Amino acid sequence: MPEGHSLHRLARTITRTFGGAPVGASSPQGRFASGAARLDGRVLTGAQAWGKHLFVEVEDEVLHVHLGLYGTWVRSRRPEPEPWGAVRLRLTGQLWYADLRGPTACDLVGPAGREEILARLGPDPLRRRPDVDAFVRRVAASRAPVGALLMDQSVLAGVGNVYRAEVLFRAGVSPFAPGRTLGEDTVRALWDDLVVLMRDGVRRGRIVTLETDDVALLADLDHDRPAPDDPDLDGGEDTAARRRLRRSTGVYVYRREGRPCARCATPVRAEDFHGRRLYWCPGCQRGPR
DNA sequence: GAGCTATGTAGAC
DNA sequence: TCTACCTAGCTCT
Repeated sequence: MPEGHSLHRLARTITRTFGGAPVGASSPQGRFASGAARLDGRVLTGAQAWGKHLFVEVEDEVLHVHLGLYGTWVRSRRPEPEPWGAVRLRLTGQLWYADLRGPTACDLVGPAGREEILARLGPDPLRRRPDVDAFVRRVAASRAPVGALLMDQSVLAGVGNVYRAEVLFRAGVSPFAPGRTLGEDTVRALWDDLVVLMRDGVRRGRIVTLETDDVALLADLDHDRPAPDDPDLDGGEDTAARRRLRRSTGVYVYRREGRPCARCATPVRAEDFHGRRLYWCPGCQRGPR
């Protein structure tokens, strides 16, 4: 699920799985055939993420991948089956293979191309030594709503719609508040919380923003839904229904339109905002609207 | 099983 | 501003 934490996790997986050895590369779909031919049989030295962008180094080549909304990169044990669906790129190592499907970007860009992409991106809370001050200055000087600034990858790299909604809720800040009205301390606190939340996301492989105490509280408020650990639910198997419930109790406002806020029980609101769905609690998040 | 929706971006117009 | 990308999980029937 491609917000920044997923890409950092993916970079780590690719480096551990294929790093330091030659890889086979092919494009069963055909759309990356010439690029795959240039990678085939060469040594993959490592992969790195910056925001939602992934860079895979294969000797002197740099492969740039952006998963977009529904791209996936799935790793499995060999022997590899015949590809199904539209596999843009298949990497094959000694023990594993990995199929890339549906990316927005999959190109060989070279070191210079990578620098061009990085120059367009703001600091990434998951990188070492990010330029926090650049983020604070940019937000604190802007008339744009903070809900739009957090999604602008040139302001901050790696945050998507879930982290945007959740970090603003946790800070009690309205997404409609202009950046310049927040004050530097609040902007810095947003950054600090994103570092905590996104590192946790890398570790877990999913986004969880609820504080421990609020998990039970939210389950109570959602009294029309069974609790995630209800033994009567599907006989305790790890079914789709159970997985859905587990997901639904991981966040405060994202995709909880109309459901009670865990902190104040006000129904969570949602509306289309700059082309994306925006979720917030009008009771907890003070400011305009 | 069909239909809908989505954690996103680039490029055409 | 609209469309392509063409996946995958969910809801509805």
